[in-house]
Amino acid sequence: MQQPIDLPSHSDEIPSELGGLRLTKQRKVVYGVLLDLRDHPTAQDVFLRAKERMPSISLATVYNCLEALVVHKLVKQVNFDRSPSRYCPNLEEHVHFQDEATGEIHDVIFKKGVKLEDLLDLPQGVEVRELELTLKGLMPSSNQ
Amino acid sequence: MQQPIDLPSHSDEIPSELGGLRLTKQRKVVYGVLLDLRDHPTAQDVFLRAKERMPSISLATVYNCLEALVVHKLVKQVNFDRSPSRYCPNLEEHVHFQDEATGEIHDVIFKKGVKLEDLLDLPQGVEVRELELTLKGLMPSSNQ
DNA sequence: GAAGGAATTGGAATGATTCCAAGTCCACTC
DNA sequence: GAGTGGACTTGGAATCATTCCAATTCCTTC
Repeated sequence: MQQPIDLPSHSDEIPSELGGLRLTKQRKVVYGVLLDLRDHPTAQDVFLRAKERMPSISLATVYNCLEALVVHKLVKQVNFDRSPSRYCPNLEEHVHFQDEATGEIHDVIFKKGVKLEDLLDLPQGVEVRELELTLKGLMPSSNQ
Repeated sequence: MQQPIDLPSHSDEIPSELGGLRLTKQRKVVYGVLLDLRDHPTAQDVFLRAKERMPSISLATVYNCLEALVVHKLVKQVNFDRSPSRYCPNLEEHVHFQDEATGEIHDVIFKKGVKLEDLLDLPQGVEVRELELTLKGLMPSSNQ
């Protein structure tokens, strides 16, 4: 759960522009929601939390903001099967593990020095641009 | 693109039961469609191809059959982001690479001896039950 | 402070998938 | 070989996350 270097850890500190993205009031609220509680919320979850901070915000805007944040690489969109997308402000390279007992999603990082592409039998010259790895299973505490 | 051991390579050879799943006419058709052209079709694609073999088959049945095949582990459901699910009869452990130039999906296997869980910094005692890894990028031929 | 472009908004539309209730098929028994 | 029960199939309706749209509203700049 490390925060990305050079990014604010709390919404109070969000500047007015970031990564080339103009941070409007709504985008700040949405980004702040994601930073403040990093539990991989759905757009619907984000919408409800954002409304507490800005009651006038609309669901369409939340979708728009999330997309803008994803496009500008401030937030990762996380998909498990075809369930509603979840959003994650952790910018470190990581993958996601869902505890089947609780539904909670946890960030998991690669062991030091591991490069996934070394492990796969990819055709010569393939250029990997994106990678999404999701795991499901049981956490120790729920595994009894 | 290896075929799973002990499974038929062509729909002509599909038995009347497999892995505990009763293979009805419709399920045979659907499974045959997947075996005969392994291009990771969507449910819609499967439906169109199945109709050529059995014009009376319905889309609902195709969904039902695909689900039965997935539950009985004869077929893998493959998800890229939130686009329509695709279906793959390759039962070997493998992951999926989508060529961004053509949209085609290719099966990719791990290098010999690699166990993904060795590479991840998972909390002690976690039991991984499912793993989905998808890649996007460019194939050599389209990478110029 | 006026103009222009971007962002926001509510509501309608989309589209993959699921649900449902009715009909059909099939395996098994007598 | 007909009867029965349960599983399977079917068409159509429903669901629901997401996208689209057209009309404001908001900023930024001149």
